[in-house]
Parts: sequence; structure tokens; C-alpha cells
Amino acid sequence: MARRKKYKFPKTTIERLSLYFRALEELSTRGIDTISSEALGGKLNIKSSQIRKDLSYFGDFGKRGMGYDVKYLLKELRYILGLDREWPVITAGAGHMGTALVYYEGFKKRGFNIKAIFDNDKAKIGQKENGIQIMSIDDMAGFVEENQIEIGIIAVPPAAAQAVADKMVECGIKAILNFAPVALQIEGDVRCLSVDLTTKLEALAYYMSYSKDKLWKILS
Amino acid sequence: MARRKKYKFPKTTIERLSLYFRALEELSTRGIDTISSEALGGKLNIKSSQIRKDLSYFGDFGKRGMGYDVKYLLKELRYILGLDREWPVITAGAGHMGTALVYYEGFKKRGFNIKAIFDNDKAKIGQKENGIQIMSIDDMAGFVEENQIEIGIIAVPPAAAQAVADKMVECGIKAILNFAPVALQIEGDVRCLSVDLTTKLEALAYYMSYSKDKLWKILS
DNA sequence: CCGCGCATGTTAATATTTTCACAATCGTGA
DNA sequence: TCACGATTGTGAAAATATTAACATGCGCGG
Repeated sequence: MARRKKYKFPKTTIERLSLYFRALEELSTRGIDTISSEALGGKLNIKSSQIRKDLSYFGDFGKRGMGYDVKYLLKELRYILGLDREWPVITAGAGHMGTALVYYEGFKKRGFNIKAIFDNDKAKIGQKENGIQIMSIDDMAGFVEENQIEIGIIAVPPAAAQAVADKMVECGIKAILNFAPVALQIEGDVRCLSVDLTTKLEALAYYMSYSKDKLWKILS
Repeated sequence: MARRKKYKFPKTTIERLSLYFRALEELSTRGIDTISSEALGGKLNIKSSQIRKDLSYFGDFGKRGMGYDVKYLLKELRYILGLDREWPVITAGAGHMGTALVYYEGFKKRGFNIKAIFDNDKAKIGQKENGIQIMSIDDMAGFVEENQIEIGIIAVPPAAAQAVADKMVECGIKAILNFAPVALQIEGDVRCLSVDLTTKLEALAYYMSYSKDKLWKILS
């Protein structure tokens, strides 16, 4: 098992580990046994020194002169990222985005199992989506406790997001992934990360329009 | 209009401007005319000094002792971000995620108008989703040229993403927003940003599991 | 079993980003 | 019109993160 090496490392390292994991998975299915940091970096547009450094925070996984054993590194990363178990999760919001998440392959593949969908639309409650029950938000507390849910995903309209987040926290959820375009105020030791669909698109709009007739330049 | 001040600034500044813009919009609809960097930071969990510095890269928008005029700053940010115009965009992928994007309010609201959806599923081609035509990928080139599309959104399964990206580049698309969980290789001066649904979730899994029995600690 | 080439792990240097701290200055009310 | 409280804009310091550079060590071939 991976030995701990350093106590502190950049926040961005974790998200890169996730990228490494994904790329290694793909290499593994292609039957590739070994890869160098240089080659992996080429696939991901990340410098090889960055990869070596990221990995070095957690252990010595490679062999000098040889590179990394794909299967071994996968196993280690799976452990480091906490993907060596199933994570039962709930989602809130049975609209288009919520539904898309329920069908999203990437979650199941990594052990994130959506156990229930919560919504307050009476017409939807009681129905199923991809085999998963849509339930009333009023039943969230009991469900979370019974099924020991720790992770909640929010995919409701922005106006409702804060209330849903509060509800999740109240129900004992420990981590929230937020797809609503609002900054949630979370109290307590609950982790919250947001996936923002529009800021990235707006960044693209910025790049496109600045290149034409604006003069600001981005650093680096 | 905003005066240019500095040539270089952090990459992250642009995405924060987008958050400021969104928060100011909400303040504006609530009839709030003026806000301080401190108060805005409180809403967004961002330090006031960060906000002032971000804005300072583009101009002097505030009044000492008073704060920022909400409507004025909105206007300036709209210009800076390139949101003072309509952006015609196309999407690729008419699956669950692609469909969710077509119905996503946040895009239209900012002037990003999805003009067509491309897919290679014959059963879907010719149909509409939210009033928008689903077309064959073979017709992309003509459509992009005729409609002067500069931005493309990829929401296809990972295995197909690279091919779609190549196609978009070939068609003259200048910026790509990628929702597929793969690192795209883009040649030329085409901008590409990815929205990653799983890395954030995996980061949460990491935080949750490290807090229990792992010893690694994150920096800061 | 020695020497070579390759690719790691790591230390040091560089680059970038955030935060601090405070002088500058706006509007208000005496 | 002056003094005060508030809040900006900013230069300098601190904190973070990336990149370079290279000594170290592994496996292979002779």
C-alpha cells in the first residue's frame, strides 16, 4: 500500500490524480502494462515533472528507467482517491440536469451509486428514472440515515439550491457536489464543491472577444 | 468603458469575474444599487481583497468609501467578459447530457444560443429538442460556416469525443467546451476548456476518506 | 557482474496567486 | 468647508504551485 510521504500538497494535485486515474484506466483496457511520466503527460497535456511530483506526495510508485506499472499505479490511486469502495449518493432535482446525472456513466463506473432522486414536484414523485426512485424532499432525512448516505448532488434551479443544501446538511450529508450556479453557504464541516457550467463558457467568450479587439492579456 | 490597466493577471481571475457578474445580477434584481467588496465577498466566500485586485486589473470601478455601483459594474463586466453580444453555439451529442445542456437556462440567459445539435444516431437526426434541430455530424461544416459558429460544446461519450473535437476544429470552430471525461488533443489556435463532472466528485471522495483513516493532508 | 541508457524522485529555483496593510479619497453631516 | 468613517486601489509580502535539473537507481546486454 501507498506509504504516506508528505503532509501537504497543492489542492490541484487531487484533481490531477483523478485525471491520471482515468488515463491509466484507459491504458489498462488497451492492454498497456507500463507507462512513463513523459508519455502520460503527453496524453494529458501535463508536464512529466508535474506528474512525478504529484505522485511523490503519496509514495514511490515507479521504477527508475522503467516508468510506472499501470495496474499497480491504478490500484494505488484507487486507494488514495477513496475509490476502492462504493459510495451511495443521493441527488436533488429531477429536471433535465438531474436526470442527465442519473444516467451519467462516469459516476456508476467509479462506484458512485445514486440511491434516490429527490424533488418536490408531486407529478414526478413516485416515478423512476433509470430505475431509481424519485422521492419527496420531505423523506430525505429518513432515507439518508437508513442508507448511510454521505454525499449529495444538487441539480436544482439556482433559486432552490440553498434550501436544498441546508436540507442536506440538516440530514447529515457530509459532502455536496453542486451543479447550481450559485455560491452555497454551508455551515459546519460539510465539504462542498461546485461544477460550474457557465463560468467556463464565459471564460471562452472572454478569450474569443479579447483576442479580437480587447487588449487585456492573460498571465502565463 | 473599462480602461485597460494591466496586461497580465491570473487565469483564475476570469472565472471569478464570471462569479461576480452572476452575483451582481442577482443583487440587481433584488433592487440593490451598491455593494462593497466586503459584502460581495461574503456572498461568494471570496476575500474582499481578492475581489478588489481582480477588478483592478481592468479598471477603477468603485468609489472609495462607497463601494461599487451594481448596475455600472454589471455593464463593465458584461463588456469585459464578452457577454454584450449573442454567441451562436452548436452542441454535439443528443444523449442525456447533451439534452440537458439544450434545456439549460444559464446558457440562453447569457447570450449563448444553441443553434443546432449534432449526433450520428439516425433515429435522432431530424428530430428536435427544445425546438432545436438535431442534425447529422456530416452537415456540421456547412452549418458552422453559414451560421458563423465559433463555439462548440461536446457532450458525447468519451470514446467519441476526440473525433468530434477534430471535426469541430476542421469546421472552423474556435473554442470548445468539453463535457466528456477525456483530455482532448487540440491542434491550432483553438481554445478548449473542460467541465469535469467526476474529478470534483472524486475529490470529495478523497476528502471524505482521508478524514477517516488516511493521514495525508491538503495544503492550506 | 559491469557499464549504459533511461526514467524516477527530489531539491532548488522560478513563477504565479493570494493576502496584507495602508495611503488615497469619496460623501456626509456638523 | 472641515473632519470623519468607510471603502477603494495597490505595492509589497507571504503563500502556493510549477518547472527545471540532476543525482540516483533499475534492468538489460554483453
